[in-house]
Amino acid sequence: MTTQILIELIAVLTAVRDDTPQVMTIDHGRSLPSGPLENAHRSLQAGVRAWVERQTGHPIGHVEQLYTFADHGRMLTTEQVRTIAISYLALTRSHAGETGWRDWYDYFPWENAKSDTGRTCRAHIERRLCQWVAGMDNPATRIAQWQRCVSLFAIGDMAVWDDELVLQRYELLYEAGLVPESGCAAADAVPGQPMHHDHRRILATGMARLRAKIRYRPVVFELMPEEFTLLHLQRVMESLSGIHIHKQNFRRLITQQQLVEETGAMEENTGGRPARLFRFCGEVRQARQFTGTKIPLAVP
Amino acid sequence: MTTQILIELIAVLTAVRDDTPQVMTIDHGRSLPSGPLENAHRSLQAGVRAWVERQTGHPIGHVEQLYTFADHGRMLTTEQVRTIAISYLALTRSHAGETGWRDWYDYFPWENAKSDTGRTCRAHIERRLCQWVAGMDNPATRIAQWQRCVSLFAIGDMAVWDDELVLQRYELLYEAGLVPESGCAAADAVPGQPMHHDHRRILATGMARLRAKIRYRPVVFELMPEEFTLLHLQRVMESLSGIHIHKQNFRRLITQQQLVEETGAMEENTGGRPARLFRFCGEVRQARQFTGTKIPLAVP
DNA sequence: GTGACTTATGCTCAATATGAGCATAAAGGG
DNA sequence: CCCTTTATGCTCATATTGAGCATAAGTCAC
Repeated sequence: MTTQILIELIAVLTAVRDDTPQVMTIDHGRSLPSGPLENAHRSLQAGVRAWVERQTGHPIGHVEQLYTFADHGRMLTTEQVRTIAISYLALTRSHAGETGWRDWYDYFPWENAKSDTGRTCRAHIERRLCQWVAGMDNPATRIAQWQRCVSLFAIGDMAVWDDELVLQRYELLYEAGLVPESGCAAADAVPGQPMHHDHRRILATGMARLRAKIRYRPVVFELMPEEFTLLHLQRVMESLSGIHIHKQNFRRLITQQQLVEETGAMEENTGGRPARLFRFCGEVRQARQFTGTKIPLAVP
Repeated sequence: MTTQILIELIAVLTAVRDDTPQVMTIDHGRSLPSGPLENAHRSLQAGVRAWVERQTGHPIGHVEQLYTFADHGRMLTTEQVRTIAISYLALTRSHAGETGWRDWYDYFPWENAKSDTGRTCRAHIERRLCQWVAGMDNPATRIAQWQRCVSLFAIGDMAVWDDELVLQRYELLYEAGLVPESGCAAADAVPGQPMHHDHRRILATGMARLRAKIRYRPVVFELMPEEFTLLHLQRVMESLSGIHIHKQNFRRLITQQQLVEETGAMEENTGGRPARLFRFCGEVRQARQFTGTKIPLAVP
């Protein structure tokens, strides 16, 4: 008798509200929205788009496949049923405050270097990882694992924080027993809300993908309103990447790449000098959608 | 009654032989190796690894998921059966000339700028695309599509060839009716061997992924022998990316990144001055496997 | 052996890109 | 009017990159 197979589509639906990246959840923030692949869906992408739009009522700008999971350990109801989960990253422009939206950094506080909680969380993790490697018997593995901690969490002066390694950091914390997953609560976990099954890991995958992608494809604009100031754009990129950006260099890069054009109007409520409003002008030369949107990094 | 679902694993298994990237095929070069997901496989990755290693007898160094397809148009036997194809990129060190290995560029001749056939093929494509857009009624779409041709195939002096856009170029050719797919033979197609189903598209996905990845992760070394000269490494990277690399700059970049170390031995059969042999020293500081392997581009 | 040819390897130089900061402009609020 | 805030233009040192020159050290033909 053959094993029955269930196909599950899981979405990391992301929007930015008040310069804070958010993710759509269900089940009181414990799960990502997911649904079975229906026979009517012509393609996987169409399936995700259909039920996400139905569920949230918002048009989705960008949909991209993340990863397909099928581990036997994962949601195995019985030996006769195997679940295959195909995860997607979806971006939507904004939302009017419906329920279900949660901050990215509720789940990954250490990924946000711009907040105080983020920094204290990192300091906390640093101490815990230090204890973790100290308890290892084999000196070789201890050194290797410590090296891994150092480069992933930028411990010490030399190392630089790589914002794209969200998943690798999460997996390190998981191995170190500092985050609970799939029900088995870690005795004394690091800050950050857990999720059911492997959904927190899938969220990490989506965050990493988006952080990587905004560097070389103009996808940020899928999350921006029609018109925006350069500071607004900068704040969104900072909140997504979790790092600080040098203001003048950011403007230089954005303007010289000719991805945006002035609308002519001004934003008056800046709290200081009024700012020019811009719009994404990618539609005009949509064909060159391959050119990048480089962002200048900087340590705070 | 529920639709039955079949899970198919498809591998883009790549090796480099005589400085030529090759892909493992079956069915006289018409298909990529594929197999059903078995119940015994603990995970998808393990499944791919298991049957690829069994099939080729070679250990696989690197396996990475590419994409999951489930279009209804795709291999739909009956309405009751839906096939989900999960594709993987797998790298292996070498092969002793077993059957089934084919050159990448048999399928994508235009992707190889280093050969004469590649250059003539590009010239041919350029003319055909020119005809294609000339036949369009709507001037707006004609301009937009021509712009797309220009940037994808680097037509004219301004544009630069982006080696990572393998899939986008293939899809453009497909839209233009210049490549046959899934049986329906294009009347007068561009050079390049077709494959069954969407396998050629999957190969394009794998090529694009590998070309992108060798730029920022040290995966080339999965395709290299234990010891190699810098020219050998350069030739492998050139053959994978299909572009020319400035020799001195390449050495500068590789050596200063400290990814390789001298073995002390020399390669004598260089045809010129003997060359130092190097080995990948990533294992020593495996933890920093995130640092990149930048390659210096250059137009020939 | 000599000269032509091949590949290896070290080094320079100009053009760009990047990181950091100074300075000024233009708004609001006491 | 002074202070704070944000916007915006500009400079400067440094790092990275693209391109090429020059020399070293082999092979091969004669």
